[in-house]
Amino acid sequence: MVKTTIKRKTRDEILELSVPLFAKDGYDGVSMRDVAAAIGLTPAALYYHFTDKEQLYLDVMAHEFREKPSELTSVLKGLEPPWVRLEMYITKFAQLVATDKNFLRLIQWMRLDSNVARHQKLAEYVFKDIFDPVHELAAELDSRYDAHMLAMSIIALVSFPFESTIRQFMPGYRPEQEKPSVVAKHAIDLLRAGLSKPAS
Amino acid sequence: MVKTTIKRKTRDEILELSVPLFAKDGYDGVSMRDVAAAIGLTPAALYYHFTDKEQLYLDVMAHEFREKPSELTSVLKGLEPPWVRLEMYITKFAQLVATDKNFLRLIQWMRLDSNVARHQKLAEYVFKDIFDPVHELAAELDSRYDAHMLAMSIIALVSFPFESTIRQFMPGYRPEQEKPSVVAKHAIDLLRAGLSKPAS
DNA sequence: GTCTATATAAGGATAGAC
DNA sequence: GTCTATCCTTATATAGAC
Repeated sequence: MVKTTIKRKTRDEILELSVPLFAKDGYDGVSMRDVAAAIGLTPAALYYHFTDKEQLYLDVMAHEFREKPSELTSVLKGLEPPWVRLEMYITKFAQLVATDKNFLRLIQWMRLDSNVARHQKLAEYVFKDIFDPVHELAAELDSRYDAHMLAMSIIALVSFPFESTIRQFMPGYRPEQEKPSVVAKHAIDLLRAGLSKPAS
Repeated sequence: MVKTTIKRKTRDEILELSVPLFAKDGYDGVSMRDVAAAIGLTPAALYYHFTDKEQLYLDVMAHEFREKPSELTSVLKGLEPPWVRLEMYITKFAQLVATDKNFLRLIQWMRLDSNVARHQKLAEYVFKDIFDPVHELAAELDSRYDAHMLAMSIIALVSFPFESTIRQFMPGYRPEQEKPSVVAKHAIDLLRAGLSKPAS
């Protein structure tokens, strides 16, 4: 019982410390030597815990994405009206993405993965819990829109400002725009009201 | 005169054929051997044309992003009212992104580049021409919104559906949603009208 | 301009001692 | 469980012939 916990200690530590490495440099950009050095082990030791590099990466992803999305989802199980739930979800999502930089970068790397099987497996594992509830909500919100596209748009409005680090170099940039509250408010306002109508 | 053209032939061919390689697998995922094989040369020959791999990559990016954004921008120079220009821009942008898969993937890879100097250089080189005109337009469209955030949102609504290949595995997905016309229309509708108001 | 050959390093992975 | 030592492959890059 205790033994299992002890046994897993190193393994969990490896996973935990690997997250920022893979988030920063991606699968190809991280070597087993890099990981080993970060933990304070030799590369050989890693192969006691993981069969190969791919398995380590997969386990790192599972470790990172096990709980986070379900925390998000919990907000949507409530009985509040759709708009209230939307605002809560957007607020929480913005907070998550702003707080945990690794989370979003791992997803960005994942999206570029050319390995179709691995890509799909991760997509379903990670993104299903993020997207599905938004999709359901989108269907409730406004039947004029394609729920899939609307869900996509909601996620895009929140996550894109954090993905696009290059906007730092673009006109009108201010550091406050990185605050989750600012991003969330902008997304909510835009979704709520749209733009002022053309003077047609 | 003619000589210059002939001289540049191989070089341009290398750049042209490298684009899809770097778009698919990113900087670390492409070896000089890969590039050489794609052209039908030996790796050594590449070093006659480019000092090193980084220079090749930089030149590939410059090659890919030299003209595309300025085609987009041309739409925005017109004297039409802001809304007309917005619709034209969104339509064209969606078309570009849908047609040229390499374009977007190269940007996605760029965003994950941890090399700050290279990242910034590319960002300014590539994205300035895409973002600046949208930012100007955003300022004209609706003064209630932060122009920077609004410009970001416009780009997000159009590009995100194409970046997020994982949406293929999400509920409500239909192949038509990959058509630029569908994405553009959705973005325009959403921006124009927003969602139906909450029954508050 | 492109080749062959090769230097040099980095990376994944394993064997066997402790 | 973790180490040392090492194998094998792949990668960037260069030297010098053609």
